[in-house]
Amino acid sequence: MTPYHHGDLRAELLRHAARRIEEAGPAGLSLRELARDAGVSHAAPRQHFRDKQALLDALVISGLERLGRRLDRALRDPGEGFDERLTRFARAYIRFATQNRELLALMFARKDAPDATDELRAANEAAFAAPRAMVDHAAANGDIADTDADRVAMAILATVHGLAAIIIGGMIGDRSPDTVVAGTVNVLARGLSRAH
Amino acid sequence: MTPYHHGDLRAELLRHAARRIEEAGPAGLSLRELARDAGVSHAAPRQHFRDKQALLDALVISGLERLGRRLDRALRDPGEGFDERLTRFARAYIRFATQNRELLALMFARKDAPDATDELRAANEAAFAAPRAMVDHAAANGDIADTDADRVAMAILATVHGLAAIIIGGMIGDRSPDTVVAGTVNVLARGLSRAH
DNA sequence: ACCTGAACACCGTTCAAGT
DNA sequence: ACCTGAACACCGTTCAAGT
Repeated sequence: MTPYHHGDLRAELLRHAARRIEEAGPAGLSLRELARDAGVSHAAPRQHFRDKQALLDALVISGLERLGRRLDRALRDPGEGFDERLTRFARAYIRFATQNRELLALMFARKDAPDATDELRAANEAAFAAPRAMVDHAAANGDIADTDADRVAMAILATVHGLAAIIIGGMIGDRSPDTVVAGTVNVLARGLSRAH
Repeated sequence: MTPYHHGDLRAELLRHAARRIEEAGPAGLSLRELARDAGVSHAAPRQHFRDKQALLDALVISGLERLGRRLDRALRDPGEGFDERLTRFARAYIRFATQNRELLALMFARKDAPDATDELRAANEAAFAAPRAMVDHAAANGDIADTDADRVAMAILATVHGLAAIIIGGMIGDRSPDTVVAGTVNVLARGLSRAH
């Protein structure tokens, strides 16, 4: 074989993996295939990833970092009202979900797995820092009826993640994702609002 | 080998599959393993299932039937108020989800897949007949502000399915599932309610 | 330090052959 | 009609050996 030194095999394997995972999910992703993509022997990836799970976890971590950057950008203006920020969060999350459906499913499944790495847990914490700050601020500000920020955060994440699942599943028929998001976020915002 | 005629190999394979799928998910389920469980050769399942996907789809269909029966029972009393019926639906769905997490994930993923069978789609329709009737009744009755039953159903399913995902993911810490369900369903019911 | 090549124990799927 | 056994093309993982 020719290419002894490769530059950065680790990064190249992750690049191929990020593309391949959307084709057939984590189960359909093959280490041997990635090695072929990179032009190295099937045993070469072992040098950089202990096993397939380690490679998938690296993929999850970079996914959480990308998602985190998007959420930070979506919630960068703290002057906006709670409803608008809620909508921005939902849209950003769901956009990421539709563009990276297999990766997001893996991220969601792995981030709290029993055998999750500390690094992985930390990446998850970091990714959701902006929405957590949003909820804390709204609770302190009296924008929402419930003062238990954790409970509110749970209701929000459940709704937004569920919405993503439904949109990805093709269960919204002809409607545009943004319309569906707006409709459900309105229900959520009404439910959370102080006045009733 | 000994056991030529087996009784009902198809049913026995499905029984073993239903147990095995919760151990390691659909990807970790092996046809050869199921054949060993049943004491037949590795090629025998081929007689009853065209391929692995066909076996998984049969599993999904029986899962939808079981879920449908539970939802029917939970919503059997049409005299209850909308909020209470919503809570019953959520609890029943989430109970099924926590008891059959791998199966539910597969059900959710397969029911609207591009290559889904007509039989599979029909099973999905049938399983959710009771909650659909609940929403139609509430919309006609003026229990909810929104008269677009589809939009309401989408908000409900998104919230309840998202809640199931969060509970399964172990993201509720020390709280009891029923407490979390009650909290989020209250938010949802407030959001959907007519008065504001 | 980084990679190769052979080996091992698994898969799903196919197909001639057996009863 | 229902099942077996061998075969094929794949896997992930391990490990001695090469540079």
